[in-house]
Amino acid sequence: MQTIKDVAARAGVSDRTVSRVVNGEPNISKKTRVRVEEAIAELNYIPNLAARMVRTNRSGVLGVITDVVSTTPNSVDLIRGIQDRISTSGQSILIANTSGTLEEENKVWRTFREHRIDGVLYATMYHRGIDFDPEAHAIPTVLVNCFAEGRDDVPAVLPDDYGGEEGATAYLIAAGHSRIGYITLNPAIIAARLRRQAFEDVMRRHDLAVHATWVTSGYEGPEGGESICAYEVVREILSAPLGERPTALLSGDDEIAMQSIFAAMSLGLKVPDDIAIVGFDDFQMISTRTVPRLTTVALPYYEIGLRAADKLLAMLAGEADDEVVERLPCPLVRRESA
Amino acid sequence: MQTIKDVAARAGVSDRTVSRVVNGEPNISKKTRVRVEEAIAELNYIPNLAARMVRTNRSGVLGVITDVVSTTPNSVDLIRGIQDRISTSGQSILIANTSGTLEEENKVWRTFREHRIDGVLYATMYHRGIDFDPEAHAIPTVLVNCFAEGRDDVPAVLPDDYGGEEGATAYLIAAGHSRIGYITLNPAIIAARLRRQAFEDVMRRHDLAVHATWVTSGYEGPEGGESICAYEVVREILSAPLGERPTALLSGDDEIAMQSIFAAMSLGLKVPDDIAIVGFDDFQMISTRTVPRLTTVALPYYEIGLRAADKLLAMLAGEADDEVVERLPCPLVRRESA
DNA sequence: TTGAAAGCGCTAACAG
DNA sequence: CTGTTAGCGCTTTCAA
Repeated sequence: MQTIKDVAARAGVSDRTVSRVVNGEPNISKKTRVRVEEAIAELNYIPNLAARMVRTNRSGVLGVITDVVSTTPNSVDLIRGIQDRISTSGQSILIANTSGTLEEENKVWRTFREHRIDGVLYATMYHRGIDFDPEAHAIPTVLVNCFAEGRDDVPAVLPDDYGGEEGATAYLIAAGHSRIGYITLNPAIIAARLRRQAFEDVMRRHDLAVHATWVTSGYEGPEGGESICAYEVVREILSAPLGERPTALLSGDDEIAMQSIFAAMSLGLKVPDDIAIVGFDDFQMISTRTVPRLTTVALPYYEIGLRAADKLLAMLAGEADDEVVERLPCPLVRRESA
Repeated sequence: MQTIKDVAARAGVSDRTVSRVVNGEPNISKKTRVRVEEAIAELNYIPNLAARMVRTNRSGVLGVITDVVSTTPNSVDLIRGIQDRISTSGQSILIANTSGTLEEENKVWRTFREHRIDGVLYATMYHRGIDFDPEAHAIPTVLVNCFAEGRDDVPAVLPDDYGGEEGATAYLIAAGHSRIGYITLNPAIIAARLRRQAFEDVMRRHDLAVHATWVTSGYEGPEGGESICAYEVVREILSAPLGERPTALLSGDDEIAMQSIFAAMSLGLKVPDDIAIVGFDDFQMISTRTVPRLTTVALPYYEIGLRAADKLLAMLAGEADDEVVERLPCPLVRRESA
């Protein structure tokens, strides 16, 4: 592999001059610059970042920590958003996965420090609170899709689950529905509580009754080990005669919405005519594949990734950010199920 | 940040001795080792990998190149498999995404060379052939989920789509089905051709007729921009009276299988009693959420990632691998739809 | 505008 | 078993 000295020799200048050209420093005569650039091209010289870093003590690498990536497919959009922003800034990203265990996570932080990572994006694969102490790691960090429990001084970018469900509920009401049910996620999940709360608040604001029997969980079992039961639950609700069942159902996620369609069909009910169904998440593999396709609230993962990377870059540049914790809107995507 | 010299001073030894301890080299007296380890702990010393690398000329970092990650959710398992193997080997991984454009890809290779990456895992998000010349980059590379078109000397790890569909077809036949239809993926996709070919070969081997009208594409439009039409297509096929329609349907993927269930239900047909349905991919977000759940062929993404990382590690260690191109089995996952 | 000398933190090579 | 010397490829510092 060619070094800066090889280039210097070839161009007939000192290595310091080559360094200047490579780093785009000013005060180089055009003639010299061109000669050096030619030499670089001829030798196919590629700078050794590690050597540079030993001197500058900045790595130009950002770290991304993820927990159990595998469970939610759209988490990939988070990464993509991060990558798209980082790569245009000329940095690279080192990705590490903790599998959710503390031991793994500590190993990851250590690796990051060994690499003298400039900053960290800590992403969880579903919206949740974490136990996080920024002092413990001494690396600028932005939380992505999660927040530091019990403190509001840790930068974070989150989806606005509450606002998303507000919009969905208002949409159904505007469409003339007043008898609306809600199939929740596992209530242990924070998104479940936010979404459900938004539904109830909007209903109340419109003086609409929330029927206790129409609000129930679509999952059973403990957090992490839950199994879906939306199909059975929805069949139960929809088995009531016309005047005694809801005309619309909000779902904690798209999977519940999908099972709701199955349940409705199994009872001979038409979606959306007999029962309107709204999902949440907009996992397109589901939402665009059901028949009818899902009207659902989109989780803006890509934008969250972008914004989080922006925030980290701003921190590293020493720019103060006005909002420490940002919530990004979850827009309603209208399709045919409601 | 503390350096090796700080530790040496603290422990009252030379920096070289500290280096020996840090790297676990032999020939150190227990007493010295303990003293150094104490100093390391007290100073919270973390080795500077970049400095080490300048000396050793090995980065300990592997690069992962992905194309359009976002489209298939299970691609994440690929990454997870890679990570799980790499991290236990003490290396780190640098991930870069090309967004599918050649320009981006060239930038990525350059970044990798700047980092003096030891080896590369080149992963595509669906099984396909790529134009790849290993000489062009001069970094040991293993292809993941793809293969170098027109050459068999480039290491690669792939799913055995053909074998998977053979298994699924044989399973249906063993269950007593003889009238089997097949809804294909976009035929431009290599997996589509392999899977369909396996189906036809097994049928022929069993002297079973393949009805032309029962074999059709579940997607329309060009590769990359296709839209699903499985619902309509399957309704058409299943509209025929009992004796003139298939009793089982193989699907190019789980999304087609899901739409097939919707189609069957819409005609008042029961799955699997009236029509058995088999998917492909085992995207669990779909396959475990439909009612009934999908019997489907699993794409072993996690194992592919693991194996590919193994292969790369072996290459870097100078061990020859017997098989250059490996195909991993796609097992049938039995659930309730067939 | 350019170059020489020094040194970043670490390890290779060798000596003791 | 341990230390010394040199040097990896680059940038900083300072002088020309």
